[in-house]
Amino acid sequence: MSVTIKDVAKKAKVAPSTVSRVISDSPRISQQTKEKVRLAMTELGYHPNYHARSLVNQSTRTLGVIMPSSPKGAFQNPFFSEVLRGITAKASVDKFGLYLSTGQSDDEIYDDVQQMVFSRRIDGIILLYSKMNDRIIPFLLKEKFPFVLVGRPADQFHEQVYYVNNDNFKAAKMVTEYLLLLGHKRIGFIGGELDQIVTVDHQRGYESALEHSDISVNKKYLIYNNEGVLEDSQESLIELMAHKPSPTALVVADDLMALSVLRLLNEMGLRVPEDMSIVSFNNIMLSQLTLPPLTTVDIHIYELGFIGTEKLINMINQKEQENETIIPYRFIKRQTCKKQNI
Amino acid sequence: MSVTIKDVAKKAKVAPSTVSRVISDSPRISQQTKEKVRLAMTELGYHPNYHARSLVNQSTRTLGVIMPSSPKGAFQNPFFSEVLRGITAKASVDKFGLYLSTGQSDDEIYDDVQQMVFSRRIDGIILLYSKMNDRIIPFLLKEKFPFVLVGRPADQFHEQVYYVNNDNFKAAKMVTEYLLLLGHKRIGFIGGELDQIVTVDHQRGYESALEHSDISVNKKYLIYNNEGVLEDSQESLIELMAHKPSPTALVVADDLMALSVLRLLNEMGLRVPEDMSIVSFNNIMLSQLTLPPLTTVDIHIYELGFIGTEKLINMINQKEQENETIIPYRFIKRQTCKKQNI
DNA sequence: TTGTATGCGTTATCAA
DNA sequence: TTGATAACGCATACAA
Repeated sequence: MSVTIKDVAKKAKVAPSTVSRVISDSPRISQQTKEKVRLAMTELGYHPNYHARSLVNQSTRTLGVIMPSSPKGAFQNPFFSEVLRGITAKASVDKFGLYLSTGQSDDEIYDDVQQMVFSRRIDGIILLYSKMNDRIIPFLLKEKFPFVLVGRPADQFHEQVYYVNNDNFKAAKMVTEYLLLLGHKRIGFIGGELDQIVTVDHQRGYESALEHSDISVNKKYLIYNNEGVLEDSQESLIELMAHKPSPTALVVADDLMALSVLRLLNEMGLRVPEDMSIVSFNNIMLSQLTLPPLTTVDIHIYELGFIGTEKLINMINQKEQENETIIPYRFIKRQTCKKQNI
Repeated sequence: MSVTIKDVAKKAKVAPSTVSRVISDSPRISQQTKEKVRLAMTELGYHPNYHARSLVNQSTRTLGVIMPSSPKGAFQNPFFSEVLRGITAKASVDKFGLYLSTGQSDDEIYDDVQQMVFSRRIDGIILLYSKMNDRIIPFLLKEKFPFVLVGRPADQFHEQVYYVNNDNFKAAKMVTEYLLLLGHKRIGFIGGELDQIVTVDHQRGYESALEHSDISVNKKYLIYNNEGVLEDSQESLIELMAHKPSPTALVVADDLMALSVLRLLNEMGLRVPEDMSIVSFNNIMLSQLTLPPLTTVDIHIYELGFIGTEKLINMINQKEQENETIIPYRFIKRQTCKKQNI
């Protein structure tokens, strides 16, 4: 069908192996024949066949990207577009291709992963989420397949998996301390999904800060956002606010959730930051567009993706490296926090 | 290295070709040997090699997805996450894989496309944007490579390319007429990038509505959002508003831009919708979270992706179909428009 | 410096 | 119903 290495060989009057060597620019081929072969290649419009190459090389130069299941709405979060931007950028400079998981449920995603590794379609995997009790990480570990996690693995895998993460514990502790410093005593916590590691870290940071200030953690002030990003959190927030005395400040796991909170508080007739202070996480583009603009923690999502990909490529190339990389965060003070009068 | 069809054959004491037939569940193999072979497969942990298959089948069962260049920020728009969700969903049910472009500039993206088609890595392409004077569509057409466009092709390719789109002309005309009906006479237009087809359609719809009401188009009321989604549009908007008499209503190409507009108007001390009415497009999740929630046009982004993928798969399977599919839009009235007193 | 031959893991054609 | 064998397009060990 399409033009192969043999056609080029014939045209250039050399052996196929010679053509192959010209393609890889082997030094053991004379300049003369190189030019001759290259001429034949362009004249015939030759392009190497990817599958034939991968088959013989046992390497694909493509990376698998595993997204969380999309119906839950997680994918709607700009977080993922932004990591993907970082991944894409690094993959591009190192000439790696990207293969995307398409599974719609946890089971399907697990199947995707199995398919990818068993069919030898990809050289490594970049995992965009980490949940408790997930089967993917144990599987990858068992298969000794190169992969990098964006996020932190559960404790039992701590030593074995390579990952990029923020210090979410410290970040959450810091923002809580900030609210404490502003004079807030009743601080609520709105976390992400309960089975995600990042939620655990956030909560521990939050609790740690309170304990250091000798404020006991009020369970009524803790809520989680279990399904998607919107509906559920609204209900929980109403419950939270109904509990008197209600908090004067909120630590919110995600800018998008913060936006949702902003909207609900507005409906309740509460003003931010006058009646309620809010700190959230991520610093997605949108967080500077809200009214008022969000005080948030920039976790450098793009870097998370970029560095994660770099780590993965290093693994594939058998380069020695630390198994953990912590991306620093940065506190972005905007207009959702205010000193609380005691 | 890994277990192949030959290993299975040996273990089951049959020929490799028999194993192959068992894999494809050929009817000409006895139930007995099928079971024998399948047993051997699971015992050895056999999994077919993707590249070997693709090589001999001349088919890859994977689709290439071409994103716009990301540095421009276009990728940050939830629009793309949402089409991707639709694409992913359809690809998943039909067991197609997804291969992502990684190019960071128009040139790199063009190279990506060339690579993908020449290296025979994918069976078809789904193009997520359409610009004037882009080289990609002519290239794909020349190569007779199956592809589907999300959006509308430039007029000269109208007959030849398969695409899914909204009737953006009609939608823009409709929202403008709506503003007219509310009594607005001075209506501004904030479009997307000038070289995108959708921007042209929006603007033509907007102008058509004005002309039908015998209102002449004021060039000073027209601005475009050329770089990314934020900074640039803010400046242009300031210019627009500085021009007296300033508009009382705005047609904005995109919810994200509308959010940006909302923020700027707020800084200027103008209230929405009391001092300014706004209609935008897309109905991304966020548009119901803004203050006030956006009156917008739901263009059914997810369907755009889903149906686009369906069309592409049909093409690959040589199924007859219309070359154009128009996804209906729906006007979502929320709280950014108000009757204008004359 | 170049050519010959073989293998990568499948599928498919042709015999048996 | 099954087996032997030739492709698919390329890379490389070994010869020359």
